[in-house]
Amino acid sequence: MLIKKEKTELDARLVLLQTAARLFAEHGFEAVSTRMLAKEAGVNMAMIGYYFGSKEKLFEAIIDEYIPKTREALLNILHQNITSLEKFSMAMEVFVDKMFSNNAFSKLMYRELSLQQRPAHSERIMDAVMRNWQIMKEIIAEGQQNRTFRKDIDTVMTLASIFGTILQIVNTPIVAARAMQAEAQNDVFSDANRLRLKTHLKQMMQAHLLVREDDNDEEEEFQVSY
Amino acid sequence: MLIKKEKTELDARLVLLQTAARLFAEHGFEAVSTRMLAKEAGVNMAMIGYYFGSKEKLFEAIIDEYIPKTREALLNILHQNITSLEKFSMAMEVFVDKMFSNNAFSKLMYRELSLQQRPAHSERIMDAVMRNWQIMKEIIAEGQQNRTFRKDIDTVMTLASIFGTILQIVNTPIVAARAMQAEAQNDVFSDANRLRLKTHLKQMMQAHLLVREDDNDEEEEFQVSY
DNA sequence: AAAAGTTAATCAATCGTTTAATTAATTCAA
DNA sequence: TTGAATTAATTAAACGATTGATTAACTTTT
Repeated sequence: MLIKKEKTELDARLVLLQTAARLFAEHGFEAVSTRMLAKEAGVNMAMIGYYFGSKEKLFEAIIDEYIPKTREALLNILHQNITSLEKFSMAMEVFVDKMFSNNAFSKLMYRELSLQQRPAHSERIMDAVMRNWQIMKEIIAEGQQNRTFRKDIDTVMTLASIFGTILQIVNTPIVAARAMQAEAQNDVFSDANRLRLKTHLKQMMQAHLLVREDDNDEEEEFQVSY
Repeated sequence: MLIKKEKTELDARLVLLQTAARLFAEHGFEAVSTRMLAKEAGVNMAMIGYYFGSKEKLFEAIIDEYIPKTREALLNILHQNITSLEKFSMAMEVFVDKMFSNNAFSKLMYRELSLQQRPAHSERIMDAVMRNWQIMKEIIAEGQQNRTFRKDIDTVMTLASIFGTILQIVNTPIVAARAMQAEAQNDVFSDANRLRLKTHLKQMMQAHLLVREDDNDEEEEFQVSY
């Protein structure tokens, strides 16, 4: 009876949601059959239809449930009384933390965004992604008005670098692991590597963004250096 | 009879290979059925088994056929009599060009590398990727011995930034498009944006890699700046 | 007694692959 | 060079397995 009670408490809906999130992240949406999912979750296959309507709707529910709620954390940073560089660094840390902690889900999200097979999914994910980009844009704009950030940088490409760097680690950890000669692939998501990624991003972005003493103050759009 | 001759010349094997590459890139491996593929290619479904053995083996054939042969171009750069920064910049340009030109295939490759569902595919792709990383590592090491590149940078993370930036554009062009307020998604792969990405990478990496005049010459491993 | 939750069984559809039959191309002795 | 024999290429049809979804009966909860 204890067993029954436990199973009732974390009801079928929730265990389906969690199991599906894990399996979709591991194997991809198409590769996970409703039977495999139900078996793994320990519930009947029909519960997917009962609680979510369909496999696709279940995916949408996962997105809505698991999509990182970073907006508040970022807005909080945005309104603190610190330098633009500090805001920028703290925001990058937030992204690294969120995407490391939910690395399986991040994989899932960006795979979906890359494929763009299911518009209902892509739109949900795009909304979340663009919100993050927008906030970073604002921090950069603020730093440029401060005259602490250079004005001849490409904002969009700079953001592509930040998120691209994190995603390179999160989406294909095996590549980073091989490059670091790490023995196990899980080691990539260790605290040490999390710090390592943060440190790199801050160091690189500081060099990239900050106005140098020897810079002239002209407002050039692009400055090719080769 | 002319029609027949044409069809014979570009034989079933080749048209299958090309069509599969396109469809896999567009919709993902699992989403493309052998029937859909055969219909699109204009050949009989059984030809997949006849020429390749299976759908999976067809994918392997695509990888072997389309995987960018960048090694010679990179080794050529490596042995030129130019500065390390110039080598690094030229190498980055090679990667941008290859991945932009074959952007659909790049998507396909990294999706496979992210999923890691089919080991035979992952290994083939990993080999190609690690060769590129290795060459970049060597250029960085050379620049560090030159005392033109900083020694307190994280080489692996730096490479993650370079490839991550390019992949962020290539794999999810819709994000970059939205951020740039580009109307069509295909515009992301325009020549203008290719140049824009190259310029950004060179500018950012120059700031990140080059030894500054005001730097002391100590050989610290990490220098946290926050 | 009514509603909510759960089950096993079954639905039609589609999957990747294989078969056996047919056509086209090639080979080779006459 | 011709024509039969051999091989290669291609076809339509069917294979068993699996897919996502749904049914109707059953159990539990309210």
